[in-house]
Amino acid sequence: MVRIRKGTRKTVAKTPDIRTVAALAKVSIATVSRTINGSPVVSDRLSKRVWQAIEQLNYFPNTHARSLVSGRSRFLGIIVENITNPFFPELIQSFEEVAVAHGYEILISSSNSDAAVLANCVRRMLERKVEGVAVLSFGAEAPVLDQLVHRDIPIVLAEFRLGDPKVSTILMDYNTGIREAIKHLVELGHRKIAFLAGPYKLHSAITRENDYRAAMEEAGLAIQKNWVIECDHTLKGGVAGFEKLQALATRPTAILCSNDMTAIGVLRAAYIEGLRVPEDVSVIGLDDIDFAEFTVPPLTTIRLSRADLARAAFEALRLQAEEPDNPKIQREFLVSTNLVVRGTTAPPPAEAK
Amino acid sequence: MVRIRKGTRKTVAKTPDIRTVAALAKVSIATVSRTINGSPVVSDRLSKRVWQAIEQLNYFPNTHARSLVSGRSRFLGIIVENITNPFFPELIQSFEEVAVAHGYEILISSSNSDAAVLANCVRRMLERKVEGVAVLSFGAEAPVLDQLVHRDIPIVLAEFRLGDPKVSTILMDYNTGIREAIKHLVELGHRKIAFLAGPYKLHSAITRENDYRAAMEEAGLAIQKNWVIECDHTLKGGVAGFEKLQALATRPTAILCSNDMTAIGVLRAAYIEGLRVPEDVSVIGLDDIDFAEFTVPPLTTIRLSRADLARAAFEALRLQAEEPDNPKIQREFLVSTNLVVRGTTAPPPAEAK
DNA sequence: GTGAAAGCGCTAACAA
DNA sequence: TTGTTAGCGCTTTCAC
Repeated sequence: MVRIRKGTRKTVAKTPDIRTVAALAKVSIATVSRTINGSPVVSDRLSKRVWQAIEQLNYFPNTHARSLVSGRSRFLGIIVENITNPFFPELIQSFEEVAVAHGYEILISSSNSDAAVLANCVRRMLERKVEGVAVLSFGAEAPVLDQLVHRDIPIVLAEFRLGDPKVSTILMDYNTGIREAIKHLVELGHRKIAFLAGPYKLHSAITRENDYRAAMEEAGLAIQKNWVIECDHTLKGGVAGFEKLQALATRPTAILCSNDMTAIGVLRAAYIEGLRVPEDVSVIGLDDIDFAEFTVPPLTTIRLSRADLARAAFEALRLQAEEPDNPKIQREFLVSTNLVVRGTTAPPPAEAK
Repeated sequence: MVRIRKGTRKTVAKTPDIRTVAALAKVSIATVSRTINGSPVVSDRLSKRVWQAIEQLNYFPNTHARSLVSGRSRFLGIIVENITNPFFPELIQSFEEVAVAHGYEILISSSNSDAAVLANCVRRMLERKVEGVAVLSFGAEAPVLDQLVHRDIPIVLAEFRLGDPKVSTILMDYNTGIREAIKHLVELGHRKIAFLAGPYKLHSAITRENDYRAAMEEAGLAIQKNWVIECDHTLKGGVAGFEKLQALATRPTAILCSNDMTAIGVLRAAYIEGLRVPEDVSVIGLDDIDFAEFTVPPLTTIRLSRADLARAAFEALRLQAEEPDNPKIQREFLVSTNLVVRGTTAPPPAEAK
């Protein structure tokens, strides 16, 4: 075994490289490379010897050398809005699962919905030569992404069409879930339904609000002034949003929230105000994060599957990478939503009817 | 500008490399390399020309080539227990922040407290030539880590001394926080205090339980049989643990939980059983995840700072990497805990006194 | 089917 | 101070 001096009093086995394996197996390094990469031309006899040597040395290829010569890093980037929002870890987990199964490593970044931070993420990913980027931050700034488009790196965006035909998009069918939610509330007897929106810099926030407005109109319900409030998809934002609603002359009897974090903030704020959910006010979230089932009371919410979203994102990237010149590959994906009724919705209080 | 044909109807600028820059700046590639790496020997005149060329070409170095020749990948690995537990994203965020500030990229993996999964994570990190690994999964299997130790890769472990003098350890001073918690409950009048433990395969679970037992003894309180139940640090586990406690002949009036997720599960289970928190039963968590402040009622919990933990982990890795031959560098770090009193603790119900 | 050899883009040792 | 050059570990022609 090749050994090198390390310090003065210790010898350490040098990390084996392809030459070490070739020497032990008594073949050329080309044969080792072919064997590892599953080239069909290698004879069984040599292949066996090579694998044996690999095992014996506990060898694995140097991915940097590999990437350098092949031009393929086997890295995929995923940019989320904020890893601290439970929606995203769940999304990342699903994405990682499928990516790793296909031999990719993933680079994770949070954009915090900030263009400068996003630019930095993209830059770092470019440096690491990612083979594709899933921008699941729901509020990407197009200019920065040009860097990627310009370098012909596969991209998939959530909820936003970049215009470039080579960029894939995943659309969320919020409409279905939101209509179900409004219908559910109407059937319970609600007519005063407010909406706590997400930050308007996010495409998702705007889409969700539009779908709420459409669903209200469809149900023949008026939206009072100040019943739609911009929040920020955080717990704190939900608290603040609820307080603004409480300050209104005409209070809503039900609140639809742009995401679960907002809804959980509302639950907390209602508790502090001494209001009971759902007896005094009904609350509905959107996302159905794992936590939603465990709030007090458990949250009625519109489910958006992280696993579906993650799978679509990976598939979009894989298609672009594998068939770069096929103009007919699927470029748009749709992820569905549906209402999950739990404990935060009930008929409005009698005096409000 | 160098251009290559791409497809049939489009020409694309080839990604600029160090040679492109050298040619444009009319210097050698060595000078470009020196300039980028901040070598002090380059003259201002040439340095200026080089930076100008770099800017003009929007060039950045190929990290794979760099890693290959320098042997430094500028990758750090971080292995957490489960990214889906909010404690960990908060930890990752802090770790990433400081790592990126120092020019490192991070590779994130969840071990799910499973030795085989952990082995796979370590393997993937080894392939990417990480320069250090923070194993913050609180339940690492020593045999797998030998792979890292053997290759002289800096390691830092949470809550576990590997025995190898080159492996750093971060210890958590749960003792302080847990004693505060027990003292707080005793002062409120509680004497029957149960403990919902974490999974025993985690070192943290065992340490926390031991500290609970010590604190109880110190307070002169007896621990009844079946008052210590192994859960799994999840919401579901907390629900199950609470139900087991309710089935007991002598029920505790207060429950200390091994982590916040368990405590939140207890809150949910109590709600379902029709018990009020804190009037009927007091609950204390451990971690102080962001959510803890927003439960209903807000959770009294023992705070363990993710930022402190992340900083200690990075610092341990940096010290090992930068001074590999200095036997006197700090190898042990201590992260403190303290009680945060919120709304889930109150005096026990009268009939239980 | 197998091997020799030419790089991939970069850093660092050595020359000048 | 600057340039020339030899690899880093691997994949991939191109001969045989």
